[in-house]
Amino acid sequence: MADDLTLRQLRYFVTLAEAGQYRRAARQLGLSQPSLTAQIAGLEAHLGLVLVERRRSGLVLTAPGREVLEHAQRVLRAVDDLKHRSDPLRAGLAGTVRLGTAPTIGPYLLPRVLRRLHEAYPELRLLVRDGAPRDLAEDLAAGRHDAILTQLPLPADAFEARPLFREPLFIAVARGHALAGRGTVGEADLAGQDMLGLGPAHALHGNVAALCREVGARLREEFEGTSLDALRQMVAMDMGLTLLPALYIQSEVQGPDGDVAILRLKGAYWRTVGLAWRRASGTPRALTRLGDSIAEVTRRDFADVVTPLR
Amino acid sequence: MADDLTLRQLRYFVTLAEAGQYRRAARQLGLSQPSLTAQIAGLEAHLGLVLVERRRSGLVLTAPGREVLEHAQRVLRAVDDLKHRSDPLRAGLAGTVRLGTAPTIGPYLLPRVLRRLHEAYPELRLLVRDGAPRDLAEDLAAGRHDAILTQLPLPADAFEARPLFREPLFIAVARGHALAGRGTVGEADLAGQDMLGLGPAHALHGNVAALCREVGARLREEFEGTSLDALRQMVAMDMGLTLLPALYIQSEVQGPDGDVAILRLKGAYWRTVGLAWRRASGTPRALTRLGDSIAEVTRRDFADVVTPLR
DNA sequence: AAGTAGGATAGGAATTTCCTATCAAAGGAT
DNA sequence: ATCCTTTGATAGGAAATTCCTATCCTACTT
Repeated sequence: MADDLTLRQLRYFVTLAEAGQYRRAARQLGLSQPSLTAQIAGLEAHLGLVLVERRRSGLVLTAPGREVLEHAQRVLRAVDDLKHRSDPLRAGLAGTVRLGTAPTIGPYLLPRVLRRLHEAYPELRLLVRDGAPRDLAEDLAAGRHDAILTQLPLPADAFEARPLFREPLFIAVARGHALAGRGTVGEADLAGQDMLGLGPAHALHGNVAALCREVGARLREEFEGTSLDALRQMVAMDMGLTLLPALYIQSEVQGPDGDVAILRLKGAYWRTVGLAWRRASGTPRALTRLGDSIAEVTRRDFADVVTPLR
Repeated sequence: MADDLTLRQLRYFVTLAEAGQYRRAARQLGLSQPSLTAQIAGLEAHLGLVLVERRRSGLVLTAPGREVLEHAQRVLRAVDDLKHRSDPLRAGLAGTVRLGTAPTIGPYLLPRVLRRLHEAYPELRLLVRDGAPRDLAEDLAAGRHDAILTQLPLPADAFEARPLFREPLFIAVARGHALAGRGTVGEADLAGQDMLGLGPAHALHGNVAALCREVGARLREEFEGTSLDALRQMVAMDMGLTLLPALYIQSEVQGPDGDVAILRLKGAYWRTVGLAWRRASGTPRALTRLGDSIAEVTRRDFADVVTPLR
């Protein structure tokens, strides 16, 4: 004896109540009358209630039967909701994506992406959380994010990544600095300079450190910024030079009026930004939508700032 | 291959999501891990979604998985509601009883019953509808009422009845009528009198007609009341005598100030009022509660007006 | 590098669901 | 009234589902 309620019982019961007859209900359900009888009997036994009065001429729900009918319909409606939601979910048109983002990227890119995404896929929600960047990959691996927006490449190979754009990195110096007037600087100009970076948890730290090694500059590890804004302010106070990403500059540094001067570095100096997710999660359609939206925004609004990839 | 969603799948999925591991979830569910795997795989196949990422160290719900989890929990909550409601329903402590009532009884008795019932069984709702009294039994038979409050006995034997009380029937005459001064009248006093009744659809019609035959009074069929109030007013205008039930009198006729005089008939003149329901519906506990409440009210509030039975 | 843990797979047993055939009783029709 | 039709219940066996044990494969530990 089945001792658990089944959807089958509820479905049959609702149909029976609507049909008002076992045989007719059974026909509608595409099964035999005895099978229907058995399921209804099972439901009644399970609930310990008499739900229908069997009568030759049209059957009648009992008072508890009517109540149970309402509940059963509520249950089936909830099930329908579930089924109907699964289509857009499958197509990546609905649902909530938890996106982790590096603090040096998200704030300067995502506002427009969110708007664009909402226009295109109103039922797709993006839950943006920026955590300490070193934790991004770990949080992604642990399933705390569905995807992360970060500098590529990622160390582990448990991840799949979609490169989105190359973002130039510029040198920032204090307005009063000797280099401030130069539009472009070469490696030689940087030799021996003091440079500032973010904490080693940030991917950008690596870029600064690498540059320092390359050009023979000195990384002042004792002064580590905790945000790009803090870094910029330290540069403005002439504590050193630093690298700032293009999107940040476009967003937060007011051209010639800003408190720091922006210099182009000779040679290609940029980082690659992309979307990454767990390989084990397949490639959810929703992430494709998200990637497309970001790509679209970069092409449309930031084409002069970054280089879209693919 | 089952192509329909089952509660089993949802239950297992929810447990799996909470347990975070197939084996642990399977243990909690009291089944083997392969069985659980199969059910989850079935759910995923049915929805066309990947719900969980299988990983050695703790598994992770996908974005659609989280969404589906919420829906599944909603479904299971609805199912729980249903199960939990079934207990009070079974005990007759909740639910809605559709009670049909004769217009010569209900209005004068039910107000107090409703109050009493609500005090005693707050979740038990009574839906009172008075229809044309001849239709009462028919509507009951057809399942439009769950029970009816009416004069007994009922003709058909498809019904089960619980007698509740005997209600005296009094003679009402106009204040100026020759009999108005008498406190009690005998059969002889009524011989040759004009009598008024309700339409033949009313059970009370039968009582009046029987009395007329018995005592040799004349039933004025051309003047049939449509309500007890209408009847009383016709009596007040001295168009004839009639029988009025005790509860009506106590409720609507203001003793010596009323527009009609009330006379006691020599010999026992009363009708039996009771609760009736379809034999096929068993004897729902809720009806027992209702009957008990009526009996209690009659004993407590109407002991001097009617005679409780049993 | 071997061991352990966790999920997937395979094959067969146990349960559940379903069907056909048949019964019994209620309503209608003649 | 009596027969006939309709309707739900019951019985027995077939089909499908669910479940279990045994085993495999792979990722993470030691």
